[in-house]
Amino acid sequence: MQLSKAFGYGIRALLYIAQHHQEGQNIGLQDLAEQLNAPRHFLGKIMQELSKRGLVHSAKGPGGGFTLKEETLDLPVIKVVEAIDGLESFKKCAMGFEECSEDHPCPLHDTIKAYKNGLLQSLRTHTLRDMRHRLDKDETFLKEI
Amino acid sequence: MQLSKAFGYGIRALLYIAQHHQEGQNIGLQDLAEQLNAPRHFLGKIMQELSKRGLVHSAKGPGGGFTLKEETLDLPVIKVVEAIDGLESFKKCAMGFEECSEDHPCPLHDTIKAYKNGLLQSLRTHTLRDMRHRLDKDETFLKEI
DNA sequence: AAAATAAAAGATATTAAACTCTTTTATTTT
DNA sequence: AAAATAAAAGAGTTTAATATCTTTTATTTT
Repeated sequence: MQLSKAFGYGIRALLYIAQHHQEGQNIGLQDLAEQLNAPRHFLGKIMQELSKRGLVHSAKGPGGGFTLKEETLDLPVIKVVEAIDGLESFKKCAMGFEECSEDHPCPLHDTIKAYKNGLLQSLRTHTLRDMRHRLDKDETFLKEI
Repeated sequence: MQLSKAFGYGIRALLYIAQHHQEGQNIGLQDLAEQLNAPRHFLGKIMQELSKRGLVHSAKGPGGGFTLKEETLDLPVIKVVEAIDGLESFKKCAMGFEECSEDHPCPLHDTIKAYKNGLLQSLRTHTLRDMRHRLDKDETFLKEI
């Protein structure tokens, strides 16, 4: 019933970059990890994956680090879930029935489906920009964890 | 985004017992595990926990096995979740913020909360009896996995 | 009482997620 | 070109969930 910790680190990292990026500057992994209170190398893998998938740009060497790709702020949050956790867990039957489906639903199917669909819908419609906007109203997040 | 496998085995076991119990007879672990296609010893631990918590009665020796306690059929499903998985995961922030709360919600808080509460509500109101009733309409479940 | 049965209990193995450490590679600065 | 910086990459550790195997204990049947 839980998105992974990796997802939490990843989305917080994206939002941190969105908030703190200055023209021509990269946000270093070290900096990111400290600010988010996330394990540096674990976060490194997550950022690597986000880089492979084109959500961020990464630069090596001095002054290196991460910046958001242009289009990333307008991606729906579900794309971040997909990149980090995948969408498998949205498909599995909560009771463990292999044959559970729309046509042949388990006793919890509709209940769980309502939850999952609602959540999915919300993750599909909210963009990172929306989320940054909410955070901008509350500076205490992403800073003093 | 997922209840554990253990929960799946546990609730299916309870429902199997509810459906197949004959007066004065126990359902053996061996039988249960085969019918549910669940790993025997793993299921054993789960049944042990359900026994400790008073949801089932267990008997050792020849003819031993499990039966439902009287009141179990009228328990809400959430009690099974609680017994097997605990309720911790319902409380954690999806974004990993430690300080996320009603007063200080993360950007996903309200979204997630709405659907979580819906799910909880449903798990609180549906009893095992309800679920057995649904299964009774569809004999293909709990049998030919 | 002895043998058989079946769950309880305990120890161990496997897998995946979460996390750490070290080495390599690319880049920049001197 | 050499030194310094910082991410990429790879290997290893830890923890929790899942799964298996073995031994013990309680009960029943003979």
